[in-house]
Amino acid sequence: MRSPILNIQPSNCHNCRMSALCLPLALDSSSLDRLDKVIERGRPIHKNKYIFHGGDPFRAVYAIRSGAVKSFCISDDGSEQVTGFYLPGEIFGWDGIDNNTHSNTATTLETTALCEIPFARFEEISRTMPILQKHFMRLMAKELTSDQELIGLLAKSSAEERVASLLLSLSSRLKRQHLSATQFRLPMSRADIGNYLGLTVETVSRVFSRFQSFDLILCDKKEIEIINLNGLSALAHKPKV
Amino acid sequence: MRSPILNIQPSNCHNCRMSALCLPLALDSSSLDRLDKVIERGRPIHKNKYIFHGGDPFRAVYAIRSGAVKSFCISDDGSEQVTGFYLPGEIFGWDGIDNNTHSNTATTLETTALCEIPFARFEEISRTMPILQKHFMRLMAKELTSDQELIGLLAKSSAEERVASLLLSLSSRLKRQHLSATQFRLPMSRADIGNYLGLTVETVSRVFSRFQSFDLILCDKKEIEIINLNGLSALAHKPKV
DNA sequence: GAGCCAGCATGATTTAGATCAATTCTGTGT
DNA sequence: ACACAGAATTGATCTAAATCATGCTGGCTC
Repeated sequence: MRSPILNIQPSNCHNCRMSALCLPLALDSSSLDRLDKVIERGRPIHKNKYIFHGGDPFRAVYAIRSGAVKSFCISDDGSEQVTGFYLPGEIFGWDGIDNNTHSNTATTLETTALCEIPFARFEEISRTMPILQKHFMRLMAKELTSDQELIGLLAKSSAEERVASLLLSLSSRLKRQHLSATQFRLPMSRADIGNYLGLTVETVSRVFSRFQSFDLILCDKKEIEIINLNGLSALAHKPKV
Repeated sequence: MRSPILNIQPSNCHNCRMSALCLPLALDSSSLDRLDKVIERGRPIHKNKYIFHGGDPFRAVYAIRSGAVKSFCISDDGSEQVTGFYLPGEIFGWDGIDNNTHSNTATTLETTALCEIPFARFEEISRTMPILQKHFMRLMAKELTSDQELIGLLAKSSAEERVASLLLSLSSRLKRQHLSATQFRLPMSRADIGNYLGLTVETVSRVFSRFQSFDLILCDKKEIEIINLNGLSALAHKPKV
């Protein structure tokens, strides 16, 4: 019995569906080749495995080919704070550039295939490919922007707005990879959502129920269908004040 | 009458007290010279002036020589969300790298002198000075880390913990520039603090009062003296759970 | 100096979400 | 196929912070 996973694994960046997201568009074929040689394509990793731990030396950043990842940091008191969820085509691991040490821990939320981009090699080849360096700074800046959106969400919004925003964020990110924007499976638990959004599990669960009773979504455990996307947006961008 | 401000203005990066913070240490003298030529040193800007607006084209990042800056973004509903406070020696404006457009607005909180680092020129010279590029990625990663700290704060902490954390953050950043870590003047209003920490003005005010009654700080309007730094730390890193 | 406004403090009341508690569901491993 | 620990839902109560309200202060203009 052959593994079905092998079929979806690209052998290189040229034929990877995700390359539009993780690589600069203007990269010519020979540059792509050089880059291709640097990137290490790992075999799929099981659910709930560690990719790196907080405190680990920074070696690489990672692009997701399939699956999903959460990153979190441990605060002084030992409690977790989820800092991000990452979907296919997205890159994570930047937190290690400062100090050459990861401040976050990253784990798989489901079976996940990664491309590893070793940072030492990356620096060396980006010297001859300035566009790549700029692209990576862009990606870091994107991460900054998304963190700031989360800050805005946490600082000001109600539980309903937070959950609605998360659903919409997932939806638009899935759409970008040409997957359904209205029907998907949440890769993370309610507890992870709550932690990420600064809410308790109970509150998250109640909000999901309320959204269902308002006919905004259908949800069966982790399967989500967005029925009224406009209604959800209206809720996310509070008409308040 | 000569302006006293002129005295503290460095004419170049060599004699700037801040350079240890905003430039890589390993930069040799000739590299520093080249960089020096690119940087534009502005004259002091008054309080409550805009440095850039959200939506402005991205031209430069800025290092603070003296004064203080806040950055904030405007959400869909028109409300402000303060995303950061910046003190001397710190660099802000990264948010523009993505899309070549600033997502934040930056304003001065008091009279402020800036060094402007035009990004186009920066890219050109960093090609011959790889260490500089790495340093700037480091700085961005630092910003990412500090955003994530704020996220942790907003997601989980009580009003007292949030305010204590902000005071400690300001304290340690002032210390880094060899200023007093225990006596300083808050450059921002209670409203800004509240907005930044996701609290109302009233709550911020009450927490300040409570901290005074606990003999953790002395405070008269914006003048702060930290009396019991350990106590404040204990409060910031909640012993909870 | 009178009057005005913004910033800050403080008291009374309300409320959203946390906490506590109990039950059902489900996926996972033997 | 079974058993069991963790995940999710739902309900009852409690609480921290928001909201509403009022007064104080200090800087500003006229």
